[in-house]
Amino acid sequence: MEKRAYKDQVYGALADLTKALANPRRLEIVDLLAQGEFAVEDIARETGLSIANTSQHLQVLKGVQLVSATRDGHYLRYRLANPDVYAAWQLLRTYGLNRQANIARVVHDFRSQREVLQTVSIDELLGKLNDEGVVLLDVRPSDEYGQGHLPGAVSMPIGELLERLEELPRTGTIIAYCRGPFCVFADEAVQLLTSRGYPAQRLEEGFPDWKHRQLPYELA
Amino acid sequence: MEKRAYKDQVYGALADLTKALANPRRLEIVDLLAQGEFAVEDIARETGLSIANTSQHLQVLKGVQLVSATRDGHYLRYRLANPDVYAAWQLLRTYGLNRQANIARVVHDFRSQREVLQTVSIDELLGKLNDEGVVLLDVRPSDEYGQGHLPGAVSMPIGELLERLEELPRTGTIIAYCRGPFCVFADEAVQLLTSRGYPAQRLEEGFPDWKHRQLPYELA
DNA sequence: TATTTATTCAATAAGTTTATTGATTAATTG
DNA sequence: CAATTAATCAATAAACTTATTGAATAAATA
Repeated sequence: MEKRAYKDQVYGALADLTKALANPRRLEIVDLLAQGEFAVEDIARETGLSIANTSQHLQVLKGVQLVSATRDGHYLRYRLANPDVYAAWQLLRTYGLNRQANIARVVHDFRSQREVLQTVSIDELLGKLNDEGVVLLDVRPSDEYGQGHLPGAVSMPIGELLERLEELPRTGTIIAYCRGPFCVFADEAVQLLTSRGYPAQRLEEGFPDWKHRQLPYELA
Repeated sequence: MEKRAYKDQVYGALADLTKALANPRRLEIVDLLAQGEFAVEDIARETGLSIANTSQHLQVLKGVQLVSATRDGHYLRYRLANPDVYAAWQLLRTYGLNRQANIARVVHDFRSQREVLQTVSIDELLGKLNDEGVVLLDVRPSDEYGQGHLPGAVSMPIGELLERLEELPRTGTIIAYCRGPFCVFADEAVQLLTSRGYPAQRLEEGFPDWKHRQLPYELA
């Protein structure tokens, strides 16, 4: 093979792979699939896309083997094809937050508006886990909690939080977490909790970051 | 800001960043800029693009701050904006080689055709560096050698190799390296050397990978 | 200050990507 | 085996991306 044809093939194939990720909806799908397995209609509901459009995006991701699917009754359950896909998304996300001022600002403004002023990183959390009165609150939908959650975390999906407030201690610190830095459930939880006088903070990262660091986690 | 508008902004900005990389020519440019600084016309020559087209691609990369430029006389010298850009390219490249069978096959076939049957990784090279008779041969253009090279490496740009053969020892092993796994200079060097009876192998990775691992390197 | 030179800009046509719509498929389950 | 259901396909229009061309710009040197 000629030198030029060779380079065209290699860089072309890598560009095809990159193109599969180079779309806001598909990045959102990858970020969602980091939580576990989802059927097409679940992904459509979570992202606000139509079923057909969701399917189309999933075909693109499947075409370069970034996701895979297996049938489960009437449903096709999609998932990330391997842990490196998550590592790539995490690198992209971190690069954006650290190096692109506009992204960091959008996130900061959104949280300020909800009076989410402080966040806790996984590193900081590890130092606090054995402290008295630290409560871990998982505010994701309950099936995502079922597919893996932080050790000892209480499941309280954001929609149930208001009516279940009395289950939470009035002293100590509540640390709410959800899917990742761009997930808003934890921000909403912190806003609700602090406005009622519960001391609360959000975890900067999400459950997939905990899992990816090989920290122990609980199932079901 | 509304939840949906927020997600559109965040994932949109990250998709814009990814889109800047999602093109074969721009990936090739990033791979080249990993060697050091280049003027627009150098990049155009190396990639075979027109000057205007090269400039256009560089504007796209500059627009998301993946590259930066400074003036030097009549020339504008472009470079990668920061080491994380190289880390991202390296991750993409490694993912492609490890997970996309088609990419690995194209590289393998190209090398087989040139009878480049064995390669040495940086890890393997580190164990051999103190052995008798190991010669490191840098077959990149001499200005790239000048911008950084492996300790003790001899500079012999691929075009000069044939006429300078007698400078090389007939015994021991010659390890040729260049820009990275997709750079063909080292493959061509190994083909030429082995066909003349010099025992030669190529380094799988390139100089930027050595540098990125914080291993010591020489300048000028 | 005029000339040279490297780079960018602007306009364009061809090709690609996207969301939408409605029809179709494939598999499960009653 | 018929009905149901989840997911995909196919066609389309609108919006983007790309390489090409030739003109314009901005900075450096004579």
